[in-house]
Amino acid sequence: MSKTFTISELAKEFAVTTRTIRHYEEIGLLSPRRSGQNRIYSAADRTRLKLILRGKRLGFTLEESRAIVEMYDPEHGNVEQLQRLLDRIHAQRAKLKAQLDDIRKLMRDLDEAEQGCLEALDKAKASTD
Amino acid sequence: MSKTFTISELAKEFAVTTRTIRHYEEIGLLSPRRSGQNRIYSAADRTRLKLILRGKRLGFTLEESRAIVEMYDPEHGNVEQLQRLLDRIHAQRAKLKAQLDDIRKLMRDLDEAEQGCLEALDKAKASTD
DNA sequence: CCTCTAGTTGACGTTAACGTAAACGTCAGT
DNA sequence: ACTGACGTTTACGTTAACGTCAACTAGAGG
Repeated sequence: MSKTFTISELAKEFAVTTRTIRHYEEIGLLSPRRSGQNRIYSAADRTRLKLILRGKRLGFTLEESRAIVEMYDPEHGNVEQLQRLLDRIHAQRAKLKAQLDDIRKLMRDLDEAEQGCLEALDKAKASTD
Repeated sequence: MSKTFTISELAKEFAVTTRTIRHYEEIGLLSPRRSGQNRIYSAADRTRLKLILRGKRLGFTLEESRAIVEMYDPEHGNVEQLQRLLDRIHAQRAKLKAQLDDIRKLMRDLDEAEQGCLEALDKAKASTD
């Protein structure tokens, strides 16, 4: 029997509200087992939550995150399903590559902005000498 | 006199609706000049729009994107403003680094998922031989 | 003159992703 | 027995980012 978590433990660990976690359950992104009324989260549940939140940080909608977490426990049934899964993986990778590109550009822009900023600061200081 | 654009030209180029572009104007992210009633977008306006949309692809809210476009034409006034701008640049860079990390992890996860997927496909095909 | 084809300004509608409040159960500690 | 701390469900509220009309204008072409 591996470790389990309460809702507030997970909420605290990932810095979200319990409402958020329940919301993910409402839309079927999580389905923890119960102990009476109370929710009990397994390590797998915790991982799913972590994946969802990582998706959020990357700007994914919850539906996009759903597609991603489903890649982890695929219904590895028939060949066609597997093929579609592969397609989604490739599409996802392409999207990430585009995102990497955007980040690199933005990084360069930030470098330039910082340069201009530092120069302006230099001049400002020089004028007060 | 450099090149200018109509709203539908920009909409087409960036694959957004004209409504979207007008919305950005409503909240003060763009302020094209007018020719009578009609909006005329300069190259600078076009760049701002491009930055906003890049921000969107990275999951930024429009307010976060506003902060970014403002880094391009800073009110390079006093030293304190410049200092705060530098801080924002650093904060932004940190956020991007975290995002890079998330992307790398997700990339690795995709690799694994693809592996498992390919293996499952192999087995499926072997059983039909 | 008539009709397209952009363009314009309101203004209300919609969706996602929760926030927030009410009203209640349960169990440990004093 | 009472008080917190934590949990629950139900349900309405909110915000961002547009979508979607409707009603209008202005210029170009036949």
